[in-house]
Amino acid sequence: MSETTTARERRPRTDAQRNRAHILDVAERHFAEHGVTSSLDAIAKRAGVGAGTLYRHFPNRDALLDALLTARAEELVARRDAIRHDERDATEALAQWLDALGAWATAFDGLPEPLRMAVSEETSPLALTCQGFVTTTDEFLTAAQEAGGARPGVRGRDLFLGVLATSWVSGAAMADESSTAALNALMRAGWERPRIVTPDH
Amino acid sequence: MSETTTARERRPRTDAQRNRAHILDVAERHFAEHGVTSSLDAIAKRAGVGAGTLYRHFPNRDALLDALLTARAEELVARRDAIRHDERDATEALAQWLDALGAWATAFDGLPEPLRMAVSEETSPLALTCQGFVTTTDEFLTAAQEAGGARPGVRGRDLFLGVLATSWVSGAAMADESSTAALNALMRAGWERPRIVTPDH
DNA sequence: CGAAGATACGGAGATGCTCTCCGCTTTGTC
DNA sequence: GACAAAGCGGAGAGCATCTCCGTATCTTCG
Repeated sequence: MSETTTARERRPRTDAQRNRAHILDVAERHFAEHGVTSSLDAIAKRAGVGAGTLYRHFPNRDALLDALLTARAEELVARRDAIRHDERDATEALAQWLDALGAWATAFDGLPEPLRMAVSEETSPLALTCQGFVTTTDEFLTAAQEAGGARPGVRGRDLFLGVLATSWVSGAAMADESSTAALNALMRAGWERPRIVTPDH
Repeated sequence: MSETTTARERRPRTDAQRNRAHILDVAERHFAEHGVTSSLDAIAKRAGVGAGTLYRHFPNRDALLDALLTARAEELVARRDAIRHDERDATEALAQWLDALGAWATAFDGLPEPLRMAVSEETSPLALTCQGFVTTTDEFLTAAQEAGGARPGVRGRDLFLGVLATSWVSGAAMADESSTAALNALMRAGWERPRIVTPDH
């Protein structure tokens, strides 16, 4: 009883901790440079560890990605709180949140793909993170709808997928920023309620 | 001069023609069943030909995909003409065209990905096909805009990418049809002009 | 028809990626 | 300092793409 209360799980060895952190560090740079589909063995090599070490810490690409995104997810949560605190206009708040989400989903090239898989898979390590953001989106959306700034009938899940979809388009290796802007505008026009309300039918 | 005018290129050998057609046939079924990322070697095996034969006819996945889609593209062109002929309302015509495009882009699982690449790559065999459909989209869109049924400022290219994006979401192996419908509705709300026009600012 | 030449075929194998397995090394503990 | 336990490395199995070239098959022409 001298170590931990129930001795459930011992703290990992220091070299293991160091390796894990280092791999994460290298992976972040590698994904940023070569996209999320780049070779994991290459990352191990670049980190100076054996492939086995990498795969022991992160059994597959999604697990590695999840560890990487979890750090960024904290920033996103902070951003959420900032928007909640600063932005009085519910519609604008939703718009800003969707922007932040979009930025998060384009952190690495090709990221939207595994994220979309995660939304529907629930077994993926990324699934939980995504689920949380869907909920947050729903909160912002509901507030905007109650304030009359967003169309009724739209769901948070749909907006989340919409953001993923536009990020997916932007994420191509193409240098076409106007399309990104256009699609974002298109989507906003899609969820925002027109200024002068039209009769329901 | 008995065969062709300039005898530039001889007609391929009959076995080659037969193989090509057979591979195409098998590939279509295989892609439909297992998605566009399924193994090409598996297709060769299923077609009863060597890998070399497949790769000689279609140097890479995109080439094979292109040959497959070209056939379907003809149907799409026919659909375009049918819409032009039958539908008097320009807005409805655009909506129908986008629907048809969406159906074409979901012919196989995972198809939107290579299509998106093609839109921006121009060297891809698929690029030409896509380019034509962007142009067609632009025509329908312009007509709808002139008829006051679509917002100004939207471009055909953006709508095409939008269709690809929603197809991409739908194409996940998930059984979530409501999201597909929701995203389509979202996009339509994005390009369609509200019934009662709001002042420009 | 039959031979010569062009064309196409098959599949072994080079290369690259993911992921596993297990003998050896390092670390923490007494 | 010694002894588990935990962790490490990298060879290699399995699977995919794509190439290369000896061999088989078509086409043509005398």
